Amino acid sequence: MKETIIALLDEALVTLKQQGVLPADTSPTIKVDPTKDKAHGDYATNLALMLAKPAGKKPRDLAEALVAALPESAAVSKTEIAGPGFINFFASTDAVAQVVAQVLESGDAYGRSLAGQGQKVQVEFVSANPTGPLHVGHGRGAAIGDSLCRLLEAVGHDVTREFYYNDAGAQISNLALSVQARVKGLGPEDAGWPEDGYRGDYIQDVANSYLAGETVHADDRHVTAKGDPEDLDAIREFAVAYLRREQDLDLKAFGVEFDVYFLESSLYEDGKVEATVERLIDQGHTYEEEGALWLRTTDFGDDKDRVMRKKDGGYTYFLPDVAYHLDKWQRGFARVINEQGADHHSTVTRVRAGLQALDAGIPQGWPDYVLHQMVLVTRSGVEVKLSKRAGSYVTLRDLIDEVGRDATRYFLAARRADSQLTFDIDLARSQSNDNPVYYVQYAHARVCSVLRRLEAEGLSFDHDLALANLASLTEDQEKALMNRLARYPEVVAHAAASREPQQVAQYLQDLAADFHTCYNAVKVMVEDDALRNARLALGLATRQVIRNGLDLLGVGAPEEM
RNA sequence: GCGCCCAUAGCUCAACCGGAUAGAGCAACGGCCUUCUAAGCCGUGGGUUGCAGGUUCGAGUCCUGCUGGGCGCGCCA
Repeated sequence: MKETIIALLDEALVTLKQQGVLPADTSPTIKVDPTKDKAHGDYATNLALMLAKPAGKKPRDLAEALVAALPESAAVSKTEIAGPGFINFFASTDAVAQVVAQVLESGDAYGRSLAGQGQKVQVEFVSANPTGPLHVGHGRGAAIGDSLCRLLEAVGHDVTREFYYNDAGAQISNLALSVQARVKGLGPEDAGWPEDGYRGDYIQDVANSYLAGETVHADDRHVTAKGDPEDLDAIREFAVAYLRREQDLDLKAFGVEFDVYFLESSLYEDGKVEATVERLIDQGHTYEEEGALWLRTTDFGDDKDRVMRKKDGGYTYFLPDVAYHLDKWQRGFARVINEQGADHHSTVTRVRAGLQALDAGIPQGWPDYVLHQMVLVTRSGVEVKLSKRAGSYVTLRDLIDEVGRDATRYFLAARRADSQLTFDIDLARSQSNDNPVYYVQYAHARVCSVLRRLEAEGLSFDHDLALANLASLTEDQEKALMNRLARYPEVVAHAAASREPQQVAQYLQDLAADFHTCYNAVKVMVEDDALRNARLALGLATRQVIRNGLDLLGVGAPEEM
């Protein structure tokens, strides 16, 4: 419909140019938007306002000229000029209703496109270190990151989901020491407990499992415990595998799976860290000072230079980060999106600067970042403090168990990434209508319920009869619902382009509202076969779009509540 | 002090490359179940879009400066 109007306006422009009303060199991007107020028709364009200045005419006069030049079309029943010079289009009932046929024909594919042309995109997200269970912040990253991947796939990209973690640094040593202390029967209050050791109960679980000689399988590794309290290397290896398995299980329960697990240690093993250092030195952007090797990142927009190699000879995390991203580039990802917590935003400039210093042909501003702000968790109105090192924090698993997977994913993905999020456990737990995910799911379940009713009455949906009678969907509420359905592909495209899965959630709430309104106003199970089937078709189309949209969020579409 | 992000109804949040009278949900108030699931619908009240300027036909949206909040500013990750 929208495309039809744009095409009509395009023809009108050509005509006006031929008539000399418009300069021949004007080629504006024609913007047609759905209206907010149905008194303004179904679609509106601000074209006359945009062109008023170059044409040297009053907007309303130009609008009249444009309308006069519009070709006839069966899709448009009426046009109006309104306000300062908007042109409003009233779609014909037939044209609006065609979306129902389109949705039913496309099914799961409705809203999807091939616009991405199979371009490879890598999305790195979660990337938690294996030092403990995933917390709510990781959950937000998982929900946003995975939805983003689903969106990118929906618009035709070849997406790789990647999880990067440090399996060898100081934090991991601390983990190993903590587990070893538990293995030896020590607690955080005892003398000999490692300084800054991980105090959480899960450390005891790891220790017990280690002592029992258990075998753990994570997606990317497979380790049997030695059970020897003195073998720190064995403890470390086991603890990492144990916690990776834990995280994998949490993510699986959350509906998130990765294609690639990338180990920081592999960068060292493969000589990629060393090669990166050498390359940076060769490019002349480094210097030594106070026994450390620095990279002059200030040449590339950073506010201070960064240490790459410490005076003790070890590398800072910065260097493997650069080596890792060089590796991504070399793997052929012209587009990479890193989803991470905003508390790490300082790495953005730094990593990009490091990549520029390599002079490897990597574009400035590569890779992209989506940063999510902190998640505050409250229980009984009191903030639950997130502290990984202290070991007391709300885990993702807690939320999935208490709140349910669907509501948790919806809550965490339904808000803009760059606004802070308060996750009220009590509110999210309550199975009340406070929870928007139920509102959307209920709309889906209601359609299913009508179908059950249909069957109970010994009737069935007649597809051909329905499509032949779509023109009988003339109620205002039906028209509003159909207009909403028609917008879905655009919503998907826009959400993917702006990397904001939250737009899909917003759309679904609007769609569900339109449906509920329609449901209350218009009875589906009427005597008239033609009308009943047409309305059933509208319900089925709505159900399809809700299902498609929820799938982009990784949320299920139940058939009954 | 410097950098990044945010500020919209009492609360939680929307607002599609700047568009018409800023929208939903919750909370408040009033209606709607002998009729497809009332986890729903309809209606009422509720706003100087933090403040002050600027850009233009038009600003919640863009620019500048403030105020308030979050995060970051390690030879930690």
